[in-house]
Amino acid sequence: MTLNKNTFIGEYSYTLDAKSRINIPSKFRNSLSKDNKSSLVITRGMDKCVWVYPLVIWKSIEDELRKLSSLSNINRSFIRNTVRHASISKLDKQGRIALNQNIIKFSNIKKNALIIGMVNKIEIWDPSYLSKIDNNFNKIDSSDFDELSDKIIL
Amino acid sequence: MTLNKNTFIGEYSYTLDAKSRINIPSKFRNSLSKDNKSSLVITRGMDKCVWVYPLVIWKSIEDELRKLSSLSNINRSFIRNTVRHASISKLDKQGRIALNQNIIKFSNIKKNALIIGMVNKIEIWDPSYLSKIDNNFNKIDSSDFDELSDKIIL
DNA sequence: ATATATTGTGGGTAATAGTGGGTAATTATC
DNA sequence: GATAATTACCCACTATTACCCACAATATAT
Repeated sequence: MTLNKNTFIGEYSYTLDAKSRINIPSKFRNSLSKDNKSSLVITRGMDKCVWVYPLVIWKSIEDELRKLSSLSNINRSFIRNTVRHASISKLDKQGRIALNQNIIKFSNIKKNALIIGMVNKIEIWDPSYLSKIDNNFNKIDSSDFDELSDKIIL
Repeated sequence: MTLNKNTFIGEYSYTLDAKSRINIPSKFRNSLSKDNKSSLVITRGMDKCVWVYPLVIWKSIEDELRKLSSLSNINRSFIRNTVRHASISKLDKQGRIALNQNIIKFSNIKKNALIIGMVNKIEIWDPSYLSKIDNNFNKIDSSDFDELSDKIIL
């Protein structure tokens, strides 16, 4: 049995080079299905981090958006805010992607970066910022998790 | 799977030159299918911005409009307002389109402009005006968005 | 243990992209 | 029909990106 395709778990530490390139862990690269054409979609996360989707996953999001009529005010705003920070990026021969200045500024990533598998997507974090978030996480009352535990069996 | 043609995502910052020309991002140009003959249709957006369609997409919109009966008052004014400000523009050798004075005045674009991919069309904004809109957007009760995000899993 | 392949990082060079401007062709105005 | 204004079509320069190649460190195989 092999792992599901386009599935990412684990945490890796990499560096952003002078050309704003960052390596994608080889385990993640090997997980990408062929129909992604070794392309990823980079966008802003809900948190102050970068979200990276396999192309095929992103395309299913795109197809949903395509169904929304632009006559509706809310639809327009939703589409705009969902896709405006997204961009398709091809992995180079060494398996890296380039981050643009906008997303670097947004996520506050400097030299070091933490890449985290989030099952169906990948997150890239500034390590020091993430540890701050982690502290808050520990303060959350665990009752919030009880609700989730009904849905997910660990 | 190949990349979807005539699909636009991402945000780009460009300048309107002295001849009212503006560059179309190369990623958008590469996405245009050949049957567009490198022509775009420029028209007024529902918001105070410019909408740009690939020619073939615009034609399918025309076909939809054709189906609307002119017996209805609302249909007539809808058709009129959709079509009256539209014009076809060919990309020049450098990949730019020229905006006419009417649409520039309408969208209030001066020197700088923000080009945003909206999946099936392109928007061009005055940056300062868009950020005003963004602020209002953040004030909107997010319940409308929650409904949408239930349907679309990001 | 040694050889071989893979992985992460750095950097050089050619190609492309974005911007500005000149001149000819076309259209509009008088 | 002559002139002015606008548009279309080139060419040029600079910054950015894409595409290579190199190499050290790690992992895998013999």
